[in-house]
Amino acid sequence: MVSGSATTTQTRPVGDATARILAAAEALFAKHGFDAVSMNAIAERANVSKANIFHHFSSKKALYLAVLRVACRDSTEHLQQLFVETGPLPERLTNFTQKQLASMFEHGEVTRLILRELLKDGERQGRDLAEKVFGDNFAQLVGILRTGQARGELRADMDPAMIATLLIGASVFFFESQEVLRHFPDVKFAHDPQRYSSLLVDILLRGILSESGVKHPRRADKPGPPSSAQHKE
Amino acid sequence: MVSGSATTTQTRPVGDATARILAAAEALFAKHGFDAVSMNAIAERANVSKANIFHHFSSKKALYLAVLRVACRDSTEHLQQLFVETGPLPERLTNFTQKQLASMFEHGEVTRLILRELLKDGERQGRDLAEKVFGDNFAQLVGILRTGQARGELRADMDPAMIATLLIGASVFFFESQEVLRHFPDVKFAHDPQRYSSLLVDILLRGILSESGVKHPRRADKPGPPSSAQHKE
DNA sequence: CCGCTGACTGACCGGTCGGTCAGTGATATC
DNA sequence: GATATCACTGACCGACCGGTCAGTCAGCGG
Repeated sequence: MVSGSATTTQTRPVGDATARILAAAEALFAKHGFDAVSMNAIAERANVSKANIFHHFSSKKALYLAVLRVACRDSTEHLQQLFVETGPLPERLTNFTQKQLASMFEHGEVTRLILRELLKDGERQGRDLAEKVFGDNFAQLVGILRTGQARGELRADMDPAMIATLLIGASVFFFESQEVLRHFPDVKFAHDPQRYSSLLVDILLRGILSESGVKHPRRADKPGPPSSAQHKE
Repeated sequence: MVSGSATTTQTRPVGDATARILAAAEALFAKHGFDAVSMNAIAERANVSKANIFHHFSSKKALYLAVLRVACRDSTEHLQQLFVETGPLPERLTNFTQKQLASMFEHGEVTRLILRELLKDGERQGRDLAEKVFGDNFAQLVGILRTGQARGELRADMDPAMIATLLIGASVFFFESQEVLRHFPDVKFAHDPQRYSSLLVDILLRGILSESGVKHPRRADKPGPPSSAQHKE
């Protein structure tokens, strides 16, 4: 009936409904949360009958977990693309932060979905999924920082996990409080994630760079985009 | 907190029910979110009839807003206590961060309630309440940092709003991801907010302290508790 | 004593929830 | 053609939702 448009399906439009259900559920769950979304709403948005959802998913919670699983897989894939870079460590960190922020905003629904899981208290099932997402790129980021330490680019007396937490945490906080920051008169970077990540990395670098590795004895007086933090082109 | 005992009430335990309803609603809303909490559950926990709740509050949403209002007022009061300090700026920042973290964990339910509002997309009513809470101590923190800049303690080419965002954001992120961080093998500060804030401020200080104000040309090689970040005494 | 007020309750309302089920039509296998 | 399997649906279920309502009860001014 609807959709069923050419593209791939040559023999059967099967499985298509499942994808539509997942997409609809993802959007609604991300926007309103688990309890505020009814199966009727999902069915309507996916253009299937409510019963059909139960044909593909055993329960509402099962559907939610499936959505979460897909979201986490996608998110992990997106995040793993942030690490392909090589080069000097400051540039890599700037690049990572900018890409991470961009990825979070680009897939805002998924991000919101996962962040929502963090706020839950009891529930085990969703949290360890989110945990895996964070853990993967957290460990990878820590590895990069450790390498930087081993190569003498970063202070040896510094906890890489702390820097990683700060980098990821700053990005996460910016994502979830951007709308609020936008209304603070003092904040001039609320509408500009690129600028935010530049400022962030610049602050961190001046702190985490070892004295021998410091390449910025003096810079411009403006807090504008640092020389090492500008976009590649 | 129940307050129904002695103190003021001499003739009647009236008004007590309203407080019990608010307390029950706050706990349940904070733990499970708006939609997952039924009026029956609140009534049961508050030891009143469900109809009685509607006698005091016109609707479920009105009750939620009342809870949020109280939570924001309390939270603002708590946060304003973080700024009574004087003394050298590094110490003040360390103190602020530690107290902020302690306050967030001490009033975890309220914190969770407010953070949940940040995740909402459309809804205007709750967000500006949360905005006010953040805005108040954000502006105050920016003021402190500006003072530090004026006195030459901090770099002049640095955005105070950025540092404030980083300080608050790092605390918020630690609060909401503590349970997750706890499972990361690289993280050794997950169970120790004090240590976290020490590490945080130490990193920020080495970055945001102006060269003239730098009092730490060399320190211990261990990442242990930094001298400038230990408890005031 | 009365009448009034306000906190409070049990029973109940229409509606929606998550979930079930018998059945339909298309497809593939024999 | 008979059969089995499949995705899929409309009608339906009991439970529970937010919210209402008539009415009870204690306190209080007269």
